[in-house]
Amino acid sequence: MLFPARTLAGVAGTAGLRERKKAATRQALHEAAVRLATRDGYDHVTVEAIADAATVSRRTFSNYFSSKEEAFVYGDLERIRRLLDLVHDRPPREKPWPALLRAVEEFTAGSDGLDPEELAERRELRRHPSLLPYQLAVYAAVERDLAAEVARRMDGGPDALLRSRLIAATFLTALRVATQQSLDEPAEPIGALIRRSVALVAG
Amino acid sequence: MLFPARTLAGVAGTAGLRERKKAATRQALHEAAVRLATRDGYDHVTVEAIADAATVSRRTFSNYFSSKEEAFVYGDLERIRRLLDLVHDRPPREKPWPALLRAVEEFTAGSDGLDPEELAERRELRRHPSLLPYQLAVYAAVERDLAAEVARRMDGGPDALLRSRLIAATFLTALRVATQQSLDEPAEPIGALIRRSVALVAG
DNA sequence: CTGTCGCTTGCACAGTGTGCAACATTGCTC
DNA sequence: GAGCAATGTTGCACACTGTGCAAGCGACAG
Repeated sequence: MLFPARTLAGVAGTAGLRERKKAATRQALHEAAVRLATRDGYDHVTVEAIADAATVSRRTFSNYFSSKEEAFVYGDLERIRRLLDLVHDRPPREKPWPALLRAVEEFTAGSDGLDPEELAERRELRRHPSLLPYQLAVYAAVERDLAAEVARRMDGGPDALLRSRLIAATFLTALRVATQQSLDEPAEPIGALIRRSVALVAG
Repeated sequence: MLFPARTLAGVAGTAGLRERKKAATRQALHEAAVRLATRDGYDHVTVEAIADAATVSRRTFSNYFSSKEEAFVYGDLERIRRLLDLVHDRPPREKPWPALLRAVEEFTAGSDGLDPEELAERRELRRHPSLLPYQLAVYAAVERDLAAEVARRMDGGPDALLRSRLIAATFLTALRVATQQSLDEPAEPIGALIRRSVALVAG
């Protein structure tokens, strides 16, 4: 599996020392990867170096991520999952687009002034073409879950399945385009850009 | 570059023996890859085997595709590029969505009854998660070009850049979702599904 | 304390992608 | 056509990746 579904244990805040330790290691590996990339340049980072920086063996790295690229985009995956949680927490009878719009507002509310340092890092990484496919895979990984959530908020009707998938996919596409756009125009704060982008595609 | 822009020479039907030979080799490699995958299973296909089947060295394979995965999805890339050509050939003053809808109609008109054999092949390949990121990259590869085409058909206005990108991305997303959907419900002809899907997102 | 379970590690191995230099082919000029 | 420059192909070497396997180690329940 490219991006395994998050386990129940992972969802709960506290969930046994074992699970928390694994989460910490995963996070450490991800951060080490990003750190090394900003220091030495993405192309020069090897799995061995990442594992070393996280004081773990090369073999263990592979137990956590099935490829180097996955380790890099893990942060994005977590971000999107947080957004998904927000959608999930909207009132259950709220219609799809309102729920999505509100969730995005909540999501972007706090993080409007993101750490400029972290932003620079992400910018640097997104430039690298070999990472692009995996960036996209992150969105795809949550698309089915989001579609299910959307379907739950729809009144059946014809093409319900297709429509729910389209809404989910379109929404995520708006997020992605806004994020990419913010690379070209660093002037506008990314939160506003995302809200505007999603509003434009909301049916 | 992940998917290099098609050269001018590649566009023209005839363009020197050199270019045509290269195109033939690329196509041969792609077809060999797919053929071997359907015969031996995707996981058991090695670059060496593909190169052999196309009577070319392993090194030469790498001159044409920067990874094994790219060779597999090359067919999809070509398909989408054909669709892009159709969009490009629409009357220049036609608005974005009408142009896209018409292009899709032309595109799906002929191929409604696709080769069932080829369909089975593609189905098999799409199942493989390690290929998913590269399937997505194919769409991303043409997204910027399509956005430019869309922008050309828009009357400026505020957010013109963002809106053109969103239209292009949304359109391609509709294509992708329809294609994926057709894997789960092989009953409906894929052409109709695509037309319906695009119609649903057309603004 | 002890056995069990799950995680980590090292090792070996097949594959991959790439720089490089030698070699072959193409297509242009005369 | 002959000669030539550009372009394409190949083999080789090399560093890196991902994975199966078996041994080791620590956490934790009984």
